[in-house]
Amino acid sequence: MPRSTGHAERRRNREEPRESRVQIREQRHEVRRMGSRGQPEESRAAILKAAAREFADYGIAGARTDAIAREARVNKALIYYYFKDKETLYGAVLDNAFAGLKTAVFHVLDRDLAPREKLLAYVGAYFDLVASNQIYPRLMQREMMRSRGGASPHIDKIVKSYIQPIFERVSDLLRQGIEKGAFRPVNPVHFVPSMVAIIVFYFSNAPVMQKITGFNPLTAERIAERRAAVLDFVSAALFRPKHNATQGARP
Amino acid sequence: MPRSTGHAERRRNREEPRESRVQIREQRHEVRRMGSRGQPEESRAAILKAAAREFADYGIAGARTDAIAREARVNKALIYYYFKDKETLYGAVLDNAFAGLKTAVFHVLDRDLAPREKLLAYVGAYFDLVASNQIYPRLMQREMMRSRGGASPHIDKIVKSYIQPIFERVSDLLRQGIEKGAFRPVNPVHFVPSMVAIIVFYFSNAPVMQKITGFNPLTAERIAERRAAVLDFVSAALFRPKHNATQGARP
DNA sequence: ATAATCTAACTAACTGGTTAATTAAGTCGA
DNA sequence: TCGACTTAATTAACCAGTTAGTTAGATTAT
Repeated sequence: MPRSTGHAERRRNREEPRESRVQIREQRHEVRRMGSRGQPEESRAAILKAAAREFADYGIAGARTDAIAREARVNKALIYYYFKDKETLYGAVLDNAFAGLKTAVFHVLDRDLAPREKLLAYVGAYFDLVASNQIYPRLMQREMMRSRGGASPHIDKIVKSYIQPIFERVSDLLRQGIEKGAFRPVNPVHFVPSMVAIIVFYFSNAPVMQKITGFNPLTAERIAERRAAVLDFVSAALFRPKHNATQGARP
Repeated sequence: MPRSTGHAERRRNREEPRESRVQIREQRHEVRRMGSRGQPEESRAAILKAAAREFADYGIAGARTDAIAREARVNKALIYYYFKDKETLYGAVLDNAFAGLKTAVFHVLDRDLAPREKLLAYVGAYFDLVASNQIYPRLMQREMMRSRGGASPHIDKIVKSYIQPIFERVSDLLRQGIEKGAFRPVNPVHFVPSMVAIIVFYFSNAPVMQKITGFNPLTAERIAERRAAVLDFVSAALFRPKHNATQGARP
């Protein structure tokens, strides 16, 4: 195929009058083009969703903008129409994910509950969010690692806007529980990340777990089992025996 | 120094003007040339070490072979002299890291100890290896994530040679402890990865912890503190109260 | 109402910088 | 001489980002 001259050659054709027939008639009911006037919000959201998957799977360096465009069923240039560049798109994806986490977690932290119940609700909510949105843990883990060596322009904002506030609220909760004698005297600086680790690790390593154990760790049953195991682990590690020992939450 | 993931950002490489006039005259009789007869093992090891750092910091897609060569003080062609390609080099790095883990961990698992003591020794050894070789957790985490979508040609071998055997030995240990009444009745499939998660997460997320807490989490004191916290967490979550409650290891 | 015009949304095709990988020609020490 | 390298140039592919141009609905002028 001979290359078309493309855009390098400037055409001075000023908008040919175009012989307007009665094309308005009978134009309806086309095949759902995503194209022109295809709802901007839909396209933007499709790009974000596809980008989240791609970044989670391959990291920012490994992600391919072509692949994102293909999966979003959108022209690659549209990505750059909505987002300045790959890095900005990545930032938007991260923001989305962490904002969702903060919302979900704060919702339970704002409830009026006793320390034990609130802590279990927190862990449960965190777990459920991650379980129902399994790209999140990989995305988050990747970003955490990327911040090493100051390679991430997003981490400061993410820590300040999302992670830090969550950390502080959960630390307060731990301190309250300790003060009331419901919790063992743990150091929040170590205990909070340990909880996160247990919640997140299972999902970001699911493929390896699959290979080790031989069964799919992401079926509904296995996830429910994991949820119980996480709550049990945390309960056992944190809760004081107290009078009525309801250790370990229900299965 | 943040590195551009793409090509749009220009690299400001300093490339000496180089004045190639009198080049043969006044040949270098100076700075540590790794050059000729520089011991092959040394060069190979230097490449592996530099590569481990680079892969841990940037992932396989983000790693640059030029950077690896520069850090190893070796010409880039030498990398391809020893290793077939980038992927093979990455595989060798992973193999190295996981082999070290297996050796360290098996050393304590082979000792003749009671379940509690052996479990604490296992966790301690794992922690110590990771603490003294902090690129490991990032390298490992990265590889785990990469296996998603079958993107890794190494994961099968790694699981079979290293992870699986470790997992089985630790699972056995847990079952023994449970049977003897020393441990609570936990499911190894969930408990083993939870322990790994707690050990590993702190290091792969150290930069974020730094930003949250404000202090450096990688000083000797902080690491010792973390070690105690991990042992305490695991002890509390696993050990049965028993007669003499030596809960939670020494601070 | 109809045509002219505007504009956001979108696309096909291209550019150009980057980078993994190769090669050829040499150096250097044992 | 041989094996263990070095240097420098080069190739081929890749891929982020750009550009000119198109489309369809909305707005405005007539």
